[in-house]
Amino acid sequence: MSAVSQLADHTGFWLRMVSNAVSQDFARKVAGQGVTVAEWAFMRTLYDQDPMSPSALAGLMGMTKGAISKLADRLLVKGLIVRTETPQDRRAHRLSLTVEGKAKVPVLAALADDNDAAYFGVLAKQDHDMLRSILRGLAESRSLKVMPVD
Amino acid sequence: MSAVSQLADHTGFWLRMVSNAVSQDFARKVAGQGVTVAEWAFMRTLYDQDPMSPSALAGLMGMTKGAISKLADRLLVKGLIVRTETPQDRRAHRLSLTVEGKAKVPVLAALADDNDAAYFGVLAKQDHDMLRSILRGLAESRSLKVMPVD
DNA sequence: TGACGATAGTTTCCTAGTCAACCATAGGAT
DNA sequence: ATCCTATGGTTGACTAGGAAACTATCGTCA
Repeated sequence: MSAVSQLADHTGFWLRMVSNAVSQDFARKVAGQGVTVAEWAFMRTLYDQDPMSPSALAGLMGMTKGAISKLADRLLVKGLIVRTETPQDRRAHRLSLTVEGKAKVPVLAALADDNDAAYFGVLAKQDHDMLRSILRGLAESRSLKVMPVD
Repeated sequence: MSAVSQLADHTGFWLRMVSNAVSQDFARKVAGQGVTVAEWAFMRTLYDQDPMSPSALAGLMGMTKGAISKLADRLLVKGLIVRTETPQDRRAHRLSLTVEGKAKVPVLAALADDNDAAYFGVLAKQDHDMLRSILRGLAESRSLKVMPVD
C-alpha cells in the first residue's frame, strides 16, 4: 500500500468492476429482445403483482416517480404494458402487462439465468455460495432494499 | 426457484445492489470535496503518471475520448488540471494536475479508504479476503481491465 | 511536393436518469 | 361548502456518458 491508496486497493473497486461487466453484458443480451435492464426489472416486478401503481413501482425499484413515468411511457410505446385510470381515485393509474409483455418475461428471465451462469458458473459451488452469502450479508447489514437497476 | 426466475435469484442482482450502495455512498462523500467519482478516478490515474494524453486516460479508464474531453473540461474549470499543447505534435495535448489538484488526491484517497472500511469493515477478515479473492478471480477470468467509473 | 489515410481531440445528438416545479384530485378541518 | 394540505403523476431543466461526425494535423508514399 503506497502512501496514497490506489484505486485497486479498494474492494469497492473490484466489486464495481465485476458488477459493471455483468450488467453491461446482461444489458446487451436484453437489448436483443428490445428492452433495457430497467425495463426488465419493471416488467419482472409487475409480473408478480399486476396491476400496480406507478408510485408502488417507484418504491420497489428505488427510482423516482419521474423516472417511472418515463419508463412506463417507453413500455407503453413498445406495447408491453397498459396504463388504465382508476375510477375510485381519478389521480391514480394502474400499470399492467399486456399479453405480449407477460409473454416476454420468461424469455428475459432465461437471459438473466444465462448471464448469471456465464459469469458465476466458473466459480466452485462453494465459492459461489460464499459470494452470495457475503453479498446478502452486506446488503442486510446496510438494510439495502432498493432494487439495483442502473 | 419458481418457474420464472426472480430478480433476486441472480448473484448479479446482489452484486449490483451492494455495488450501487457502495458507489453511491462514495459519490456522496467525494461530492463534499466538489468532485465526482469519475473525476476522482481521473485524478488518481494522473497522479501516478503526470502528464498524460487524453487518449491514454481514455484507454486506462475505459471511457470514450469524448467523455474524457468533457471530463477534462470540468476539471479545468475547477482548476484541478491544466491542458497544455505539445510542440512535437500539434494535435496532441497533455493533461496534468495542478498543485491544487495534486493536493486533493490524498484527501480523496482517504475518503475512498473510509468508504471501503465503512462497507467491508463489518466482514470478518477471512470473509473480506475471500470476497476480494473471488472478485479478482472473476475479473481475471473475464480479462477485465477497464476501470469502473460509473 | 502533394495527396491521402491514420491519428488526436472536440462537438453534436441521443439516452436515461435525478430534482424540482407543476397540475389535478382527495380528503379532512372549520 | 370551502379551504388547505397531502398525494399521484407528469413535465422541464439538467447531468453524464456513448456513438458518430467532424476538424486539424501527421506521416507516408508516389
